[in-house]
Amino acid sequence: MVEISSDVIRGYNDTMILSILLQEPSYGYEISKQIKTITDGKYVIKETTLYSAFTRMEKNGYIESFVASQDLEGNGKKRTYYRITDAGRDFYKDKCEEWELTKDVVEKFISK
Amino acid sequence: MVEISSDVIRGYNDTMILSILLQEPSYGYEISKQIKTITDGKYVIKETTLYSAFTRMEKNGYIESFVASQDLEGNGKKRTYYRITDAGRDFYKDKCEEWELTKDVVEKFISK
DNA sequence: TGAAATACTTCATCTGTCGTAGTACGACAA
DNA sequence: TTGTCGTACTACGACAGATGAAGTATTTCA
Repeated sequence: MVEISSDVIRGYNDTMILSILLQEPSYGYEISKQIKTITDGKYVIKETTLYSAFTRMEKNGYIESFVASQDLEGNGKKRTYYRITDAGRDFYKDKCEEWELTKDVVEKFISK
Repeated sequence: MVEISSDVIRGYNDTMILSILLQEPSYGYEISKQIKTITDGKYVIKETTLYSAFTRMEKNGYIESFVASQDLEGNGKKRTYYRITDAGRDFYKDKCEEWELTKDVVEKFISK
């Protein structure tokens, strides 16, 4: 059963990040650029929001981190990459369902 | 220019309440019942959330309160009614615009 | 050589929401 | 008349996600 949590967008940052990690593992800076691109610059996630989301989601078991260099030879900066877990995939699916419900609810109070 | 606030639903309780007050002045218990009815029971606002929203919105100048009895003769329980202000109407309109934008943004990350 | 971009971390603060609890009145039934 | 249910709140403390400010360090490129 999908339940509406009262902190929705507040919690949808996690969903956005996970949706990007569904494609392939990625890291902070790259994810933040992708969110900006995908939304045509309409939404820019704050750095602190992003990195605290990583911490939270890793603690919750939704993502796993590993450190890797820019290229295979180990050159370039080291970055912390994140990979989505099965639990993360489940959480993402739940959030998508929750979103549909939330949208219906909120729209009953919105005038266009 | 509409900007996405990062606390969306978190802030959309206010919008729901205001949308009800657009019709006519009302009070806590009645508004909470209306929200439940309008959403077919899908969303039930918590009492504490509701009453703290009143306090906040009155402070912000979006609503005004007045005490009135159940009937015109002054019989029955006294209730605190709230009336939406012009500032409240503006705020509501802004929130509606914000919602459209937010919806577009979030949906780019949602799979159905 | 130095600015800009990359890639973070730390820390303190804010604020809407929520849980728990309590108050008080009226209506209505047993 | 006693008790329960519905109505109509208020008070208080706590939580958690988001944020602002600031700092660090490396790499890239003009």
